[in-house]
Amino acid sequence: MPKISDAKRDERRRQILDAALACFSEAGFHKTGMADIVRRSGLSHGAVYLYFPSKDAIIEALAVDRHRSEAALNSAALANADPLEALRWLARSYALSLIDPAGEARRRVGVNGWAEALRNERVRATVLEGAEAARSTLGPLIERLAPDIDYDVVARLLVAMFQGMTLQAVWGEPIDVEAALAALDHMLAGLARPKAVVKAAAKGKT
Amino acid sequence: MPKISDAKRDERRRQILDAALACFSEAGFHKTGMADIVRRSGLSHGAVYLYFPSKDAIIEALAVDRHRSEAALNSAALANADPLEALRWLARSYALSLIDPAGEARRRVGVNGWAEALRNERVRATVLEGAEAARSTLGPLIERLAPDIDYDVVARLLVAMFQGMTLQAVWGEPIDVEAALAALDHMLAGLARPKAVVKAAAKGKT
Amino acid sequence: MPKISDAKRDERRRQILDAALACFSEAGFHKTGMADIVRRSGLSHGAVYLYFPSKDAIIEALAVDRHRSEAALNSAALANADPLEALRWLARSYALSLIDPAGEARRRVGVNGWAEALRNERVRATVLEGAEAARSTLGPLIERLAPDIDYDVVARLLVAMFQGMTLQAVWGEPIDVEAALAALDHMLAGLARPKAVVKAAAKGKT
Amino acid sequence: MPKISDAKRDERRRQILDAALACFSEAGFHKTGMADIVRRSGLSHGAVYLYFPSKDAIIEALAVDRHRSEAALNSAALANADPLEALRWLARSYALSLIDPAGEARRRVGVNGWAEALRNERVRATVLEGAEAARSTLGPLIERLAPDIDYDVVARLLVAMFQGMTLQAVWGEPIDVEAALAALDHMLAGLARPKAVVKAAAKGKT
DNA sequence: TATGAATGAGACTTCATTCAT
DNA sequence: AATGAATGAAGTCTCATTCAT
Repeated sequence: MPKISDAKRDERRRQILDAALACFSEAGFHKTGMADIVRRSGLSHGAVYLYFPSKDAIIEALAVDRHRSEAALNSAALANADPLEALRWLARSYALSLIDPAGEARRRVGVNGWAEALRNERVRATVLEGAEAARSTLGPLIERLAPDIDYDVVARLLVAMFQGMTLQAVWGEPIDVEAALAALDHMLAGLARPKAVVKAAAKGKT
Repeated sequence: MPKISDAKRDERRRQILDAALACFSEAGFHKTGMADIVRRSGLSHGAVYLYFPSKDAIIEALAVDRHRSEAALNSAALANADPLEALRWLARSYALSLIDPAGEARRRVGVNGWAEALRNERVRATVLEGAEAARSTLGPLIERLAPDIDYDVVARLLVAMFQGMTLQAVWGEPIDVEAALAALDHMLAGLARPKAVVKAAAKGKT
Repeated sequence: MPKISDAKRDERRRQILDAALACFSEAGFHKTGMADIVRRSGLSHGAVYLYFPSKDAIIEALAVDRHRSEAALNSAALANADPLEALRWLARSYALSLIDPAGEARRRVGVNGWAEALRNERVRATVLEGAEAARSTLGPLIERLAPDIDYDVVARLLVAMFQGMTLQAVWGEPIDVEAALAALDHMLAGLARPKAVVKAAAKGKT
Repeated sequence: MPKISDAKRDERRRQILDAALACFSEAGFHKTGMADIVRRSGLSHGAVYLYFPSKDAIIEALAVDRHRSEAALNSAALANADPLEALRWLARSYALSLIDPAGEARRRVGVNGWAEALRNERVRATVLEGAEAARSTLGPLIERLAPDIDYDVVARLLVAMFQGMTLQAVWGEPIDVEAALAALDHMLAGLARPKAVVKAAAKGKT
């Protein structure tokens, strides 16, 4: 029975996705040709199309991949009982992932995906799911840390912060992880004891 | 030869950039053809190439445009003597710009530019200049607000936050400006009085 | 090696030809892929190539099939002693076959074959054989009906007529079999008593 | 003003259609590549697409072309006051067109179009229009020639006859125009005086 | 016998840019 | 200054056929 085994099939898929990731990281989705992916994957043109029906499908599969690995991070954070510690652990994990050289291509392709989300509904859905997953991890932690605060908004801000840091990372800006985590810690402290400076802000309403 | 006046010339440039902005906003840089821009601008192919030497040049000009208008915002913030108030004003200005319907296309194209910065050196330089400008506005304000803190890192975090919010805005996520500003205010408060909760963070080193 | 029985072999061939007929009828020879035939036949790629060496071979086999069934019709006509009746029987049989819903796919594929005959020598040979067979059935009948007439030319005209009607049928034009047969009968009557109106025509020579 | 003149434009279109006709005649629609047409037309790839949006559009334009020239034939026939003479003139014109060497490519492509009509709605519409036009020319002539006859059915039969003759012509069967016209004349005579032999046919009903 | 994954040439079409007018 | 027809390399994807299993 020449029907390929599931393992082999997955290996082929990975081969293609790896090649695509490398190409997309270097040249972006649109300046990468299928021929580039084919060449890099070591497969043939036809073989690639046996595993993915189109170039867009490859892009989408990479988006799914990425947000799958983020989901793993999120759920790992919940292991910690102390909300502040959990947040710190999560922040550190994310921050470290920003400077992991092995993840460079992933980050770059991720940023390309953020732009792609503007015109590819499927990519957009995946990206939004990823953000939503992060929020629903952060939200309860924040709520426990600072019950008086609109935790969802804070979660959005924290997610935004890491998205922005990702941008800066891929652009080659220097990332000082420890300093950034320390500063973030100060900010979280501000949330935990919001009584003082904050009052003024409460007046402005939209 | 009826040499064109500077005013006329600028008007033509604007015509082209406006058309390009609209096209790029809808379809991205790479799915927009010069023909689309030509059509929308009401000019001819030849005319467009008279004002911009290439499609990339248009993309780059839009990047410059964008970061020129941000610069204006930044310098306006310095008018306020109180650093906290200046930060608040700046934050509010940025935040409001996120939900201004008239700026939708600009934001979308901006995000495309962030991806483009990964492979177009000129776009990258412009984007980084913009971020640097924002940091050099925020930095001194933060320093005055919280002298003990690494103001540059905080500035990076704040810039990242607004970059991330921009992403969320263009993806259609709901932005609650007032709530976000309030939460941000809490965080800034944490920076201003960093003594307490924060100590723990100092221990983790990478 | 469990050599397959002839019956099994024929069944497989039929399976493939039936699938091909259905596909070709819907999409034509060139827009039908081997994959379509394979899927519809329920066999595998390899299996199909075990029975037919190429797609063209399938097309050719269908052409042969078609003209084999026409041959049966022709020989049946000779059973009738009266030439006019034999012609009428033949005409009716052909005409009825034009509107038989079960033969729709066959007719459509047949028309595709007529175009294919222009570039596939084997298909052309089969098609021409079919026409020749029809002529050699009609010829003697016409000769007996109208000895003064160039029976071969008339046979060609009659064959042409049914070919044209086949075209009209596959295009979905309405076919009124009885009215057509009646009109044809009038025309045959003209052949049987050619003395009168016709003389003028005899003058033009090529 | 580099806007091309209408004459130039038409000449280019013709250039392309001529090239396409030659290619399609030799290899059929599907075995002819755009590259073949491009090469033969002497234009560039892009230029061809400036005049026709797709290969199908070229096929459709050729179909329209064909049935435009047939329409001219039809209307010319009406110049003759005598219906029998008009029919004869028309028949002769059609018949001669079958053996005109200059029209070989047109005929071959026409036959390809008949098959194409099975799956291309636009081609089908054009082909049916052509047939309808022929019928509406023949119909009134037949009616005047033989008022008792269902002229539309006869028109369909005559059209079918010429369609079939076209097939035979492109397949390389010998066409004896004069003999065919003479035989046709006999048949028309049968229509004009349908009293005698015909009665039997009236009995069969569907 | 039978399977179906793999091949790779070739299909149609697009598009940034140029240049004769 | 301005036009828009023209270029042709490059893009994505298909498909008849083969062959290791």
